[in-house]
Amino acid sequence: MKQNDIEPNNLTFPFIAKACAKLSDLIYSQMIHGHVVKSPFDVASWNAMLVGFAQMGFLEKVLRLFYNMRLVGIQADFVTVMGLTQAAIHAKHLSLLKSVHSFGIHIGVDADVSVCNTWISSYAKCDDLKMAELVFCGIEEGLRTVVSWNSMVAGCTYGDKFDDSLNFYRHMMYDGFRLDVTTVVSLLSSFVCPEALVQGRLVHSHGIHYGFDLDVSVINTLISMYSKCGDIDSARVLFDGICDRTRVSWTAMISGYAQKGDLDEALRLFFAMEAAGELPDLVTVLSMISGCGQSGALELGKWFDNYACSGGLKDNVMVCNALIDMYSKCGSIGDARELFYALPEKIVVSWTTMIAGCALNGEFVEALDLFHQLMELDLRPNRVTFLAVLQACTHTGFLEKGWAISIIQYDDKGISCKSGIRPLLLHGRPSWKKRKLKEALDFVQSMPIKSDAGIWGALLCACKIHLNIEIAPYVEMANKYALGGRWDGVANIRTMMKRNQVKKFPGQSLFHINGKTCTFTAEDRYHAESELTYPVLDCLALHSREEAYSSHLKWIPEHEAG
DNA sequence: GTAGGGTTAG
Repeated sequence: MKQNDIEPNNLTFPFIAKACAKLSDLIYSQMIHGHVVKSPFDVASWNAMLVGFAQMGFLEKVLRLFYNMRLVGIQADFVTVMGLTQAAIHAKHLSLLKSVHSFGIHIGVDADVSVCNTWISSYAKCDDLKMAELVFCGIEEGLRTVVSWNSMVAGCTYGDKFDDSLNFYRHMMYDGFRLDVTTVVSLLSSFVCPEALVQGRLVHSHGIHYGFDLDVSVINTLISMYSKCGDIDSARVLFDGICDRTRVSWTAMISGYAQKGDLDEALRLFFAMEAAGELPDLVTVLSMISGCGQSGALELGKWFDNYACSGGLKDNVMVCNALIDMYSKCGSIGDARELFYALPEKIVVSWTTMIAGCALNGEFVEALDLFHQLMELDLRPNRVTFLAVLQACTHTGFLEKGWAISIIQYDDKGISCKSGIRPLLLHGRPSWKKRKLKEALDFVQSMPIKSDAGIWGALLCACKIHLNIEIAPYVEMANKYALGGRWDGVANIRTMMKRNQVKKFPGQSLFHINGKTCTFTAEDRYHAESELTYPVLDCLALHSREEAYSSHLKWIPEHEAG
């Protein structure tokens, strides 16, 4: 059973869970009090309880149960190992996974190829592709199944390594394995940007060749792939062609329109879905909320807030995260804040969303404060978190206020990290600028996550503003440092940008009037009345430029000015 | 035993 299938507000499962854990503890306590205890359960019953908890993500209960089961002398088997593995994935707990892996080897279940397959996908889900590949290579060639290959292909997809997933796919064909529905679905879901459309079409045609294009899972994935790659029309053609649309088909299409900014069509399909007798679920609602944020549609967003509430979906942390994001993107930071603080279980995404929301709404000090609070917790910030913080820093003038980014510490297992932004006294020495830049650079380079073009961009932007470094395009900057032979991380920007195919899309602004969404870009001359609008805008721009200039001067410390 | 629609940035 997937967790999504559990009915909201259902108290049955926690209740049973509690009872099982109690029972297991009872047996254990009888034993330590000197009773000779024979477990009333066989290994299958213990496994059933353990797997049940694992699927629900009750890590502590799983471990306690496992501990007690071993104490009363029940021999763990491969089902136990699968359950433990599942618990580790649920918590994304890499070191636990490694322990389970070695335990599995210890009791000999690694001879079973299906256990190895599970480990492959588990390591990939815990972001350790190297270990995944190690397990894959450890399987004797004759024993590898199509599932082994699929797990590896899917693993590369999680890790955003879509070149690698294509390579594994090629290898797999070369080794005489035929792709199946899962291979196609895994591959397709890695194509998420316009640049991947060509490969997406190619895999689509392979799918047709092997006759998988009639499978509704494949079609659903295709709909999602085409919309993410910017070809929403192809997605729609596929969608219209499905005879028996599932919830997933509807949601894929709705999400496509919502992300594209066509909220009207998304909403139309949302109601059409209900009319067709297919009930929107958690993911459908998430897509709509996210779409409202993208389009800045506050009123509709509120409507979906109520909708989620009445459907009992607001117990879900992802729905709350999406709502926080929506409210902050719509400028309603108060609503976002209220939701955030009321959230009982805040995950990293919740914190990141709130930090980014604060940065977006000009609450920079609060953003930094939240980051500090996050560091005190046992949660691990990711690249998006750091990006949000850096963006807040870009605006705060934190250097002038005596703030400096500092220090990341890992523990020896690399599980958690602590970092902070601590106050630092300013010195008026000429080397000041360089030192601060170096510090910021060290910060980015020592981040426990992979820095990408976005993070480097944010850093350079911060440098530009706060260190008053000459405005230079990223590439020129990178060249300068490359010439100096220093900080090769920065010198890599160009390659990184190339590899990531970073492109700059023009920013769009939009607003809602009379239930319609209007969008425009900078220097947009398409509107019929633009001839009238621009003189007014020019006038406003002149005023604001004067304002900005005088406020910008205030940002430069006295000893640096002039 | 693998996979499909979804939340955080730009």
